[in-house]
Amino acid sequence: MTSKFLNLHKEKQQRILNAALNEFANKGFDRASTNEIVKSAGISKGLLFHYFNNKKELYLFLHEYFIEILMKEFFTSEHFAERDVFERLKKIMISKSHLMKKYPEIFDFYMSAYIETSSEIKNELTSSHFDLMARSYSRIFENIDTSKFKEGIDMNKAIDIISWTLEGYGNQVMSGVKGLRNSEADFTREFAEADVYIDMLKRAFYK
Amino acid sequence: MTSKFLNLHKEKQQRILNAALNEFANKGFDRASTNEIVKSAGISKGLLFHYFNNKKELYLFLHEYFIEILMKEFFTSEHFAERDVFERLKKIMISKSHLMKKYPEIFDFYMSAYIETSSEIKNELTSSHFDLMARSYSRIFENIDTSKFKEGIDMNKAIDIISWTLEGYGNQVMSGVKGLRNSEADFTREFAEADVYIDMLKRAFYK
Amino acid sequence: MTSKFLNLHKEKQQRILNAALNEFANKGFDRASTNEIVKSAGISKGLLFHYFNNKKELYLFLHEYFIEILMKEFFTSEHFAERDVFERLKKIMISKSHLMKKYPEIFDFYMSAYIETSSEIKNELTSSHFDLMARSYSRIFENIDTSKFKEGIDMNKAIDIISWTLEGYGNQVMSGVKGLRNSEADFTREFAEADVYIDMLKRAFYK
Amino acid sequence: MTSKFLNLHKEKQQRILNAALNEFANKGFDRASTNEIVKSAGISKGLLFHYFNNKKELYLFLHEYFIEILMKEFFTSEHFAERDVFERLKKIMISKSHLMKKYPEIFDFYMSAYIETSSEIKNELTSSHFDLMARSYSRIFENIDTSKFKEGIDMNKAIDIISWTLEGYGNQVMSGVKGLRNSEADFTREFAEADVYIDMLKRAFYK
DNA sequence: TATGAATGAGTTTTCATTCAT
DNA sequence: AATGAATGAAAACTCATTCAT
Repeated sequence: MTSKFLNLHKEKQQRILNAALNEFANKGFDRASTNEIVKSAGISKGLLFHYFNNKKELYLFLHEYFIEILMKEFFTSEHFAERDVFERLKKIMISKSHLMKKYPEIFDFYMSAYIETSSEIKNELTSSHFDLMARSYSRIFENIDTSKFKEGIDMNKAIDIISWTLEGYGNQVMSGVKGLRNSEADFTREFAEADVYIDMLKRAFYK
Repeated sequence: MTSKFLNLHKEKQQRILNAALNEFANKGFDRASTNEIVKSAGISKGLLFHYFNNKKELYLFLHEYFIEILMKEFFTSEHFAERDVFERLKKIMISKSHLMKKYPEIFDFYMSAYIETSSEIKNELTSSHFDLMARSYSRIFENIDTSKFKEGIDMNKAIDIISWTLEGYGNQVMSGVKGLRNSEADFTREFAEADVYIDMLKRAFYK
Repeated sequence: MTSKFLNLHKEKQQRILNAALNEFANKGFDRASTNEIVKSAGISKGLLFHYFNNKKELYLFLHEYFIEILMKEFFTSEHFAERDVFERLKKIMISKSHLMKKYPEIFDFYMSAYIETSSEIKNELTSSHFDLMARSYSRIFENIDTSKFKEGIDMNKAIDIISWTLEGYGNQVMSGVKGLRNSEADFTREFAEADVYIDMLKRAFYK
Repeated sequence: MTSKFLNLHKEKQQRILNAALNEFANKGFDRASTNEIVKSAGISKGLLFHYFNNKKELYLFLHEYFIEILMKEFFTSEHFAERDVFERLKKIMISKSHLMKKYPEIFDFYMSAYIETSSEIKNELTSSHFDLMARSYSRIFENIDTSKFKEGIDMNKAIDIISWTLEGYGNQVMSGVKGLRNSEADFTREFAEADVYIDMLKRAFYK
């Protein structure tokens, strides 16, 4: 279906994808206007529907398309070389922050996709693409170095606590940093306190 | 303005409020249809606008109206009698779960309000009602018994970890329970594991 | 029909009439809102329709009611004592200007009535009330002193020219004076030039 | 913006313009219904708003569009070749009458535009298009042959009187002729009396 | 006499989608 | 492949009028 689209000039493809991404990211599925998309992509109304039969297919295509870009950069092997759970989760937290700075529109899009309430869309999303995200998510905890934990600790639960803590802390930081999106920050300063939390939990769970 | 509305038959009031609550909870501000609301409330189109001058006022009224119902039940004094931070947060977590079971539509409504992207609404919400919620939220950590913590622990950070953990755990449980919303569960079974997490953190932070 | 209305407290009558007059004067028949009228008259919706069965009857009643107030002051005998056509028309022009200053709303109302395009209203007006105005208008030229005109002059045409001239001049002046409505002007200054026009025509038509 | 519209089939353009012109001429801006316009133009509701973004733009477009048609025919150079003020004004009066017979709807439209009270429209009109009309109007008195006037006559005032007279006479005639709009009259008979008025004033003001 | 809740057809405008060119 | 004219259902909101109290 969309193979037609993929044969297009790369540059035109990008214009269309970016126009759509921004519109959906800003307004969500229902409020997004195909009129705005074609206008800011500089193509005709008919052409959009020539490639993607309808709004929904366009949305779903974007979801699939950009997930790859994100995943490719996010799940680099380097994270998984690190077998210490604290270090790995901290790296992932920071790496996620960098991605949010680099591709804010894509993150906005997925954020809006996550909370998408449009009944038309909701079902399709949960069943197909979020599955992928969920599966990828589980890789985060693969092949952790378990030898460092104290004896008698319920390791899965310890890892839960560690990841909830880093997630909570990450959210706190990022919500404070939002305004600074364009700054040159490399997040070293912003995430400095992370080590305090990490130490507290290391003392609790590590030998 | 809305005093007109409050003089109505209680039963009619409820029909209108529930119809609106459900529509907004399901679809968010923009997609919600006043047509649907009047249809499911069994009143005429004109009447809705007789009481609430426009869609926005109706939405804001709902926000204000249901917040009280929720707050009254949620912030009972009994939570704050408990000075042990673990016990208090566990009680609050369970109490929140009970409310979610009792008033799922109201929770859905506030969830959708929280992520509301409609620019018309966003500003009004953050400035007025969410302030109340934020202020109430901070009460959760008031007057905690600090004497139980180990010497040398950064207590605020410890409390952060505790609440992120219980929140994370609570979300995990509730997302698993969603389908069972109407069940008779009193959550004793569902939250049994909470104590494991609590013990792990108590051992880390308490004397 | 409206005898009900005339038995009301004079003060309440006035509140209603003024509220309606202003609304119609400002917005014309169609755009005038009965809601606004009852609000600014401080009465209930039902009551307005109790007295005047519908918007149209209210409008027609106003037309009839205020015409009398205006006519009574406008067609004072004093104008008609003056038999010199120039003097009479000048007096009438000035007298009209004074009325416009004294009752601007009533003039606005009749102005808007004159140009009323609402098909509902147009027919009723032309047939009944404007007839009265037309008949009254013809009195303006009654019993003129014809002895002053030059021999061989078509007197009716001369009078046409005189009245078109004074009307044209009056309109020119009043459109310039509009902003000054509330000033204390007695129009002596504003109409000073009238005498120049009058002299030019006297020289042409009078012996 | 409206260039889209001008690329349409001429015939369809005309259908739309005429439908709109008539509706606005009959009812004024506020009461005019876009529903009626599309119905009598035989197009869909959406199409009207595809070309003109909203009712106001449509109205303003009509104002601009028809003014040209009118102006082109009205301000022919032939009027201004005639330097005798009486002849020029008589020609203009007659020419105006012919236009009123030829394009009664356009005249009705501009009449209704002139008295338009809708606040949305009023400001836009006065500032732009009526300026043009005012400027064109002033051309009427340009380059008059002043040598014919008696010495000592205030020529500007004389011209005022002449034009008020011909205007007054013209209105009188046209209001009597209204019913006969479709007649074949070339107005020679109707305006025969004009010469009597003209002679009376010539005797007064000309050498 | 007086109220104001209630109606529903009406308003302008938006929007995804189709289709002849 | 590409255009953009065309559709019509749906949106929020208004308003004169009615009627039970």
